Amino acid sequence: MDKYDSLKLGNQLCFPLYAAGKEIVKKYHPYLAEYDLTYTQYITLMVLWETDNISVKELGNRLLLDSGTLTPLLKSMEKKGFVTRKRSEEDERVVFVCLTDEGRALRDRLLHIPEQMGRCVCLSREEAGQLYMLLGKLLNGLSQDER
Amino acid sequence: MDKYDSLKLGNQLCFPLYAAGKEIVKKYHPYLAEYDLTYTQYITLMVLWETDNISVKELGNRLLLDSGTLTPLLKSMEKKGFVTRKRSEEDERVVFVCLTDEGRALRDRLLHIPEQMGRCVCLSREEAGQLYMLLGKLLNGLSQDER
DNA sequence: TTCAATTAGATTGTACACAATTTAATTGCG
DNA sequence: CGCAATTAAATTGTGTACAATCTAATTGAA
Repeated sequence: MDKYDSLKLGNQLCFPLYAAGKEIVKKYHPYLAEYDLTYTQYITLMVLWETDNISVKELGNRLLLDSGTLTPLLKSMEKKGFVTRKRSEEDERVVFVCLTDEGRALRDRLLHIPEQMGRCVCLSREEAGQLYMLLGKLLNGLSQDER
Repeated sequence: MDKYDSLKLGNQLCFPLYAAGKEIVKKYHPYLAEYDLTYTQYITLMVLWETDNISVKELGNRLLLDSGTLTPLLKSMEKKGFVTRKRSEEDERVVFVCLTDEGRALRDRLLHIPEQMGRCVCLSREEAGQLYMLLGKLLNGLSQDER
């Protein structure tokens, strides 16, 4: 027990969070690369499958990403033919994102991925639930005191 | 309950992991920027404070980062005067990283950061412990079937 | 011993991720 | 109304992050 204990990597909660986030996203790579998708593009599709014709702003709220990340991401997905982008007519500041038929069709083709990823996660159902709950609580707390 | 439930963002364990990792690292930014440090540089210092004169390889093992990330990172930290890099004489393939006096001195100057970050995490001590344990288990499992 | 295989770092190319700034459109207060 | 403040995207610049490849050094089996 010394005065520097708080600066030891092994005593940080942040490091395993950072590392686990990175490592699990990495696990998706081989599965998603087959479909010319990245993880960020994959979760973008998830939002669109549930809510098509969504603004970039709202997409950013759901994914916790800003326009600096989303603008080039969406342009790349547009080039691949998965989405279209169209400026709103009521409010010219807003850009709506829509799925193409090909983007919609991916939903069926990617259905096997959650199952395959689930096998990489060596946690019981209860542990996974616990983890999910704690992460939600943490995320909620982090955004509470947003400046 | 429909066939696409497994592809809903809200049913993913990975998304909150990815998001929480990102968001908590973001919280460090204002504290670390004062010292011209990034989060990755900060955790690199943590390893060096505990184990000075370490190879790039071993540093990568501890931080779960590869040479593609570490090489430019260490060069930048060298330019700022926090570390030095020296090729091993016994094995010319290996590069050792050492703290400079300035890098060592940062340990005292950054001692307030873990405490300030702790206040951003709205979890009880038990919950934080639970989370830490579950993340460790998850990370351990992810690296089990490394190919 | 010798050379094929392995290893450690470095390099290249791609893709985020975000802070900070910019631009253009809209809103709302006086 | 008129214009300052706000808002949504886009842009710019910096810093990871990693797959894939490359280079040079070392190792180990025939």
